[in-house]
Order: sequence, then C-alpha cells, then structure tokens
Amino acid sequence: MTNFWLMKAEPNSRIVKGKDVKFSVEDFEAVGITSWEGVRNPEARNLMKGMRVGDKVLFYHSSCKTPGPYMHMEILPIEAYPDYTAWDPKHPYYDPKSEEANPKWFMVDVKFISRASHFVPYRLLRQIAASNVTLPTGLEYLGEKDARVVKDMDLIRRGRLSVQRVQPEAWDVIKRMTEKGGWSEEVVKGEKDGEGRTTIVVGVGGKRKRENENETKTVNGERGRSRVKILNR
DNA sequence: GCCAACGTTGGC
DNA sequence: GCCAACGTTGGC
Repeated sequence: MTNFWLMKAEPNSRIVKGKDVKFSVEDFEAVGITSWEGVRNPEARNLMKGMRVGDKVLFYHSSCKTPGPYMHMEILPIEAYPDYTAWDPKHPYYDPKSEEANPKWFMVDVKFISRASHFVPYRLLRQIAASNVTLPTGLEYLGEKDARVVKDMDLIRRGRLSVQRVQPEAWDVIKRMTEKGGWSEEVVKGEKDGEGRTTIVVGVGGKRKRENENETKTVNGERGRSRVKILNR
C-alpha cells in the first residue's frame, strides 16, 4: 500500500560549515534523484525508516518567502540506509554521536516526479484550516470536509518536523489544489495590519489589479484560534 | 530579527 | 528520573 509523506528542503542559500545546504525544487528537478541526507531528528528518521518503494512524497519549500509543498516525488526501491554525512567532521551534517559501527542517522533516496501546476502556499493551507465555514473565493471545489482534513495535517498542527506523514485524504486535497488552483500565487502573502493581525489577500484567477474581484480576509493573529473575517473592499 | 514550540542536555 | 537551561526550527 502506498503511503504519503512530506519532506522539507530549503530553497535559499544557507552556508553551514562552508557548504551551501540549499536544495530547491529547481535543483531537485535538475538532478532527478537524490539522497535525503541531513535529517537529525529521531522522529523524522524513524518515519524515513518506514518508507517503502513507490511511496509518494510532497516536496516542501521551507524557510523562504513563500513556503509550501510541491507535487511530488517518490521513494526509490531501497530501504533507509546510514546517513554517512554524519561521519564526516567537515560536513555540515556531521554528528560525532553517530558511529560507522552503530549509525544513528539514516536516509532514503528520492526521485523527482513532477512539479505542481499550481504551487500551494503554506499560508493558504493555514487559511483553509482556519476557515470553519467559508472557504476562500476560488476554492469552491473544496468542501468543509476537505478543510477539516487540511486542519488535521501535521504540517498545520505541529509544523516543526522536517519529515511528516500525510494522510491519503490530505494528499488528495493538495493534489486537487495543485491541479485546479483558483488563487493567484503571487498574491497569497501575509501582511500585518495596524493591530498586529495577519491579513491574507487571496487573488482570484490572477486578477489582483481588479479590486472588486478580491477579498481581504483577516485572520486573528493568535496562534491556534484563528478566526476568519471577510472585509470586502 | 523575533519568538513560540519543542527537542536535547546535564546536574542533581 | 526530574527539570531548568539551552539549542533548533521555521513561519512571520
């Protein structure tokens, strides 16, 4: 049975021990196949150990201007194997506690399959998770159940793990969103208003300039208790 | 740069 | 085994 996952990578340059740890969706597409080294969290490692041939994975852009998942990559026919970068003192991912005789960290190989037609911003997923009744304009093809599925994602509930399990229902929602879109990618951005709340502007069909086709939604800044207020303008 | 969430470390 | 201090993650 196919299982679904999410794995995070950083698309922006960041120098660790003189080496750039950047790995964007463009980098991934260019290289095609890569080992997923550098995971240094026990829970994330254990999840990788449970990955099987053909499992599907969302490739997630993290620590960047517009974070979010891309479709999709696949686990190659090989079990998790020791992450040898942990043994190299000069490597950014060196961990003196991992010995060759008794490796602490493991990795899998993944293959690039395809990029999303519509990139799904994390902020949009948060907005969907926060909207109890009204889904953002342009996303009418999603139902209340879909919103609940998004709300239940580890990505929303926990956030901080770099390898996560994705429920089949959540995979289905993300997949539909990447196929259908309905929002304007360059427009989905968070802005603080005067009261410190985050304002999320969702453009419809890329018509950002036509004011009356847009809605402005204000999400209460408090974590975990988001409320959506529609301020038509 | 800020900071909340959460994991790890180490003294006891 | 407790828990305070500290470090990391990652969206904002």
